[in-house]
Amino acid sequence: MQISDTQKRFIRRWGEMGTRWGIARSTAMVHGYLYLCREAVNAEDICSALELARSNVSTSLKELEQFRLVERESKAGDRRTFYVAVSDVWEMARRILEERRRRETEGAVAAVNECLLAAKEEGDTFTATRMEAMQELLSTAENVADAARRYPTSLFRKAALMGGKLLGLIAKL
Amino acid sequence: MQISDTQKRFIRRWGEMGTRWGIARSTAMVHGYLYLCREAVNAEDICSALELARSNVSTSLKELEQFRLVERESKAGDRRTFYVAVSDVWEMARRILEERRRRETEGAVAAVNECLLAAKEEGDTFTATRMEAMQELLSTAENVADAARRYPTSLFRKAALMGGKLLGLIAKL
DNA sequence: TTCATATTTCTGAAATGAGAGAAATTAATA
DNA sequence: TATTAATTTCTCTCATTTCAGAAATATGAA
Repeated sequence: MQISDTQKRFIRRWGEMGTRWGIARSTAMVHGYLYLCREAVNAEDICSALELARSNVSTSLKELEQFRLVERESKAGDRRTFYVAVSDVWEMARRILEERRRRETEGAVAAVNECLLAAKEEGDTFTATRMEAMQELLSTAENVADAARRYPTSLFRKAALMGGKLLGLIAKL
Repeated sequence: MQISDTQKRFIRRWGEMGTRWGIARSTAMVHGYLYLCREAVNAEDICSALELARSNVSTSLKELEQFRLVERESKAGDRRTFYVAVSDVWEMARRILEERRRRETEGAVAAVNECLLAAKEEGDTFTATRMEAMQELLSTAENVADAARRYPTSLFRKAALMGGKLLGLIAKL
């Protein structure tokens, strides 16, 4: 797909943002491009539109699939793979947050627990207490994420748009 | 302050986690150390405990102050600065999320808006619609963050511990 | 103001990460 | 099965980031 200068600018901005989110610039750019495409496109198309190496695009697509931000599609009589981005921004945000949470807390509870047990063993109550608090935080984060996975995206949109009002409600519970 | 092997292990783990959160390992380690300290400690103390260069500790403390995770303290008859970490883990999480959100969406709304206006100008409706959705998402994120800043930490702990139940409640609204 | 000490900024080296191109692998068609 | 196109993995280079040590700056006491 041909892209206009405006689209190019958007994609570049999106790429910059990605780097701040711990996503490689080219990966975010590939995502930005797919987000602006009307229909599924193939890898070669992405390469020429963004002037990136084919290998780089391949790696980026794999990464985006891990985030579940793009899906593969196949066309009859064409052996190439086509890709589309999740077009609903709320679903997009949700999946990004979910994958980031996973990457960022992966194994953390276990690691802290290991230290916590050692601290208790040694009778170091102060350290144990601090570690316990940290563990409670981490495991709660995991629980919230687990629970969130069971609800539809529309709920997040609703919750986010309520914004502050929601917190006001909780305060009254 | 002298630290035990268990504390060392915890600090190292915490440092590793930091890198996944986009925080330099030594910065996260300094924070981990302060979190385990009973009282305020000075920079030199941090250096010897963690075997880091003085300059590195200085930079790390500055970074942690930006996150509002550590506070300065001064002791009578001592010209050195002493540092303490926020000890409440919920307040800690809150401040980390707030600063990350700030860094990660800083200027994003404006950047997308700029592209959006151009797309409208060019009469590219499809692109404009997609950009508009993206902008709605980003500005909602900012609004939620703004609203969150006005509520006490205890509320977040409450909300997080309610976890899934809370989402169930929203579904019924 | 001068001296001593605490702290920050600058600079360069080492480690890490991103991305291009080549090589290898996979898959479809004849 | 052989051939060719599509995709992925490997490797090397270049850019970025982290961090130590040096130099500069700031701060408090005499």
